[in-house]
Amino acid sequence: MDNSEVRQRIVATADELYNAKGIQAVGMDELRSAAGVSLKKLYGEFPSKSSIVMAVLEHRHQSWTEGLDATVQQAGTPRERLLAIFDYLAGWFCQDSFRGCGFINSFAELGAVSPDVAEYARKHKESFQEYVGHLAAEAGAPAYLAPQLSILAEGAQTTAAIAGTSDAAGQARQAAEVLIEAALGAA
Amino acid sequence: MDNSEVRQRIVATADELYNAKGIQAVGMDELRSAAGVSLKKLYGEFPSKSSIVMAVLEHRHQSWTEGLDATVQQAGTPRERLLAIFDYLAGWFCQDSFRGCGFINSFAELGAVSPDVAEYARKHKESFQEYVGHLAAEAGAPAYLAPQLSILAEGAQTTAAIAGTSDAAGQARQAAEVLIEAALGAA
DNA sequence: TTCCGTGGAGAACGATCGTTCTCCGCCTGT
DNA sequence: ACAGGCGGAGAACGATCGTTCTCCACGGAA
Repeated sequence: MDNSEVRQRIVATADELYNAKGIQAVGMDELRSAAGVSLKKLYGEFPSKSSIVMAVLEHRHQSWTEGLDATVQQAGTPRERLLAIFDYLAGWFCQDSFRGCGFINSFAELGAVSPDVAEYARKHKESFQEYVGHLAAEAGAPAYLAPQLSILAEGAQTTAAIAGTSDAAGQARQAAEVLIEAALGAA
Repeated sequence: MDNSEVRQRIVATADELYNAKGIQAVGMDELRSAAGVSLKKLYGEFPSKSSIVMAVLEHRHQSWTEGLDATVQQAGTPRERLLAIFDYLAGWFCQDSFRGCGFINSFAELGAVSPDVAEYARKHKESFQEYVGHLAAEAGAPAYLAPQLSILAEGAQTTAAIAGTSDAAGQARQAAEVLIEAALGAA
């Protein structure tokens, strides 16, 4: 088994466990068992739990970004690409493993204690807002549309997580349609 | 010092500390010191930490509901009352102590482990959606407006918390204006 | 075969947490 | 003045966590 393969397995397992139970509720021993590696190997790959947490955040960022972009690129027009964001959310919310945005959750859990986690969450959200900004610019919308749609997407994530339903995706999508229409009309 | 006064002080102190540092990061000893009560008195009033957490959630729900309604009632028209929700958020986000919605945070921290916390968070959000629903109904808006505005408010909270700025309140308010206008026009 | 190094399983360690217990000073009633 | 009990401070306890250490089995080189 390759070293990087071990790293990858640890991070993927940690991602699942942290998402399902929360970061603080998952001990190193549970992670060790679930990933099927020895404790020595675990600490050979990562110097501490917090470094695993950061690696998980990077992994989440990559998965999220790639998954979102894949859905968005399937849409034909710029306007449909903006709406595709909410289709991606809808698919995500329906998964059994969905328990809210991992960045919001890790920020809530550790943001006040770990500046690294807080900053990474901030950067992730910033990058999402920039991504929406590009899509909005391609649609010819004014600059204020992107934050509006970003806020809708954030709200849909927390609403769906806490309510335990995926309704919020469709509601947010309909709101987005209205906002896009208004912004394009004003431009 | 009255018994209920002790309870109130414990809950108020716990609310501050849990909000500032996260629930799991605040031990009973720290709470004891900050509240200025003896450990014996603490366990005389509450049987366990989790019961304190639930009391804090109830306290938060009351504060939030009363504060929101006070701001909303100052507005003259039904349409302005809907927008006043976001003025309330704006004032909240500007406070130094603001670190995101306490229910979202506690759900993220303990929702997967504590069904009580998860359910209380769900009920709180549900009650907020109902509240928005009443305001929207008074404005003569169709039923779909309330979830849209609720999602905007949720998104503004997490965006403001993670970004560390209060911009999201104004952006959400402007989006709300558009959504309200569209919904009232359609009705 | 023998020796050595690598890696796995899990015990051990120190810290911390929630919770309980002990001890002691103080206040009150007579 | 004195006995008795109440309450506060904090030690103690058991559990758990992150991290390190110990011990041993195994496999390749001479």
